[in-house]
Amino acid sequence: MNHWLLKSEPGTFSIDDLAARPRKTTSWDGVRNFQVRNMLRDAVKKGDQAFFYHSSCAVPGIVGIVTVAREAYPDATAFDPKDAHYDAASTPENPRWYAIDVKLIARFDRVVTLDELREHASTTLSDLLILRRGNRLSVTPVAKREWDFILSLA
DNA sequence: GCCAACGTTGGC
DNA sequence: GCCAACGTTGGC
Repeated sequence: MNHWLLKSEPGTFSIDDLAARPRKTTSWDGVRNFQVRNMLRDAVKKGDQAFFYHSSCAVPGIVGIVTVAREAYPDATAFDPKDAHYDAASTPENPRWYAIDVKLIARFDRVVTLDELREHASTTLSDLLILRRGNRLSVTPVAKREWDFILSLA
């Protein structure tokens, strides 16, 4: 099983929004970055687990855990001209973008803040991509060692 | 609102 | 294939 970190802006879709969904499951769609597309399509597998990270908010940080309930499938929002993520270059016959389904496993009692993660940037979390300057990918891999360490902080 | 970082686009 | 312009992300 691989581990990941998924970013979401809580003003758009928060972990509480996920908790309120039927079966606590949502389609993780709207990804329009090729690197992230490739990861979703080729590397993210059913049963993988991911941290749910709140970005662009008062206290950025990790707020819970989700699991991959469904592997990559064509992102239907790309086919809808009225959708904000519409892409005329993506068709059902030849889809360019992919989505996955994620299901909430746990909402942390507190936020493991970005500041807190940074405290370990020179040691255990030195390779964590979210701590790299300029990292903007909405999906990033997390090593098992990093995963276990962050879980111990929560 | 500012700014750094970086991906994408398009002219050449 | 290069690179400037532009758009987006995200912390602050």
